[in-house]
Amino acid sequence: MSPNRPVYLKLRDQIAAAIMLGKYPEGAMLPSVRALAAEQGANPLTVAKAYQQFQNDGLVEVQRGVGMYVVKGAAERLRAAERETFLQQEWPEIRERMKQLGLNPADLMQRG
Amino acid sequence: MSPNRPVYLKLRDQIAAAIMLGKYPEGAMLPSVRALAAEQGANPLTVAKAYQQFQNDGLVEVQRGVGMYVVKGAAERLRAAERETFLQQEWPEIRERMKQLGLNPADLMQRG
DNA sequence: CAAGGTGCTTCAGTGCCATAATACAGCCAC
DNA sequence: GTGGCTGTATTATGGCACTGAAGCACCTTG
Repeated sequence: MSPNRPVYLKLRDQIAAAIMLGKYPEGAMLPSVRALAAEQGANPLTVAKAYQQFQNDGLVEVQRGVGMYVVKGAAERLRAAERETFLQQEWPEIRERMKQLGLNPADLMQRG
Repeated sequence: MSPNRPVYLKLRDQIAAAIMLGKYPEGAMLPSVRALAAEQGANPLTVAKAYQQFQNDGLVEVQRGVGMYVVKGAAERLRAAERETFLQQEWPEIRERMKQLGLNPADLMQRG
């Protein structure tokens, strides 16, 4: 289904999770493009593509020649946006799918 | 996320749903590759690729030169397989995602 | 055999993704 | 200024998945 998710999207999710978890607090500098690329065994361009998403959303501030910094309130805004996406798009599909399979959310709550 | 889902997978899901809903009962002949392609505005090859999945799982029987027929018990096996996939793979990921977002299944049950 | 329907195979084209090698532009510590 | 670190732009290349078009192989019907 989505095992062949593009690398730049995986990185994007990974970074987003790290920001929301406070691994990169407000004002903190994100790993440089080259550093993260080396660490993840990816291409610097691919990492830049992942970072690009956050710039567009104004979640990170770019100081050219210095680095990229987490903007104030980024974690909260990220979490809010992700929630919105989940509730508006993913959850309805999940409900529909469960309905089609004859599954009930109540049953699943009991388990894991 | 999944708006750019490949056509052959969409068709596969669509056909699977039709089988489970009894639109194509056991022993019934599925629409021919060309017919379904024309109806859906897709390429015959793309439709064949969708049908291929069902052959591999032994859910349809191919009579070369004649057509493809729904195997006995296909609907039940399909439903069971889909449930298994959902519970084993999708649901854990969903739970993890909700946990990360601070959402609770109980809250969502109240709504839609 | 001939005709028309089936599924299936093959070759080509397209677009996205990822990588690579450079080079450029800005900032800071020395 | 120099060196070294930042992000960014350019160009080229290879791989992969998806789609498209034509033709082949098979079966039924007449």
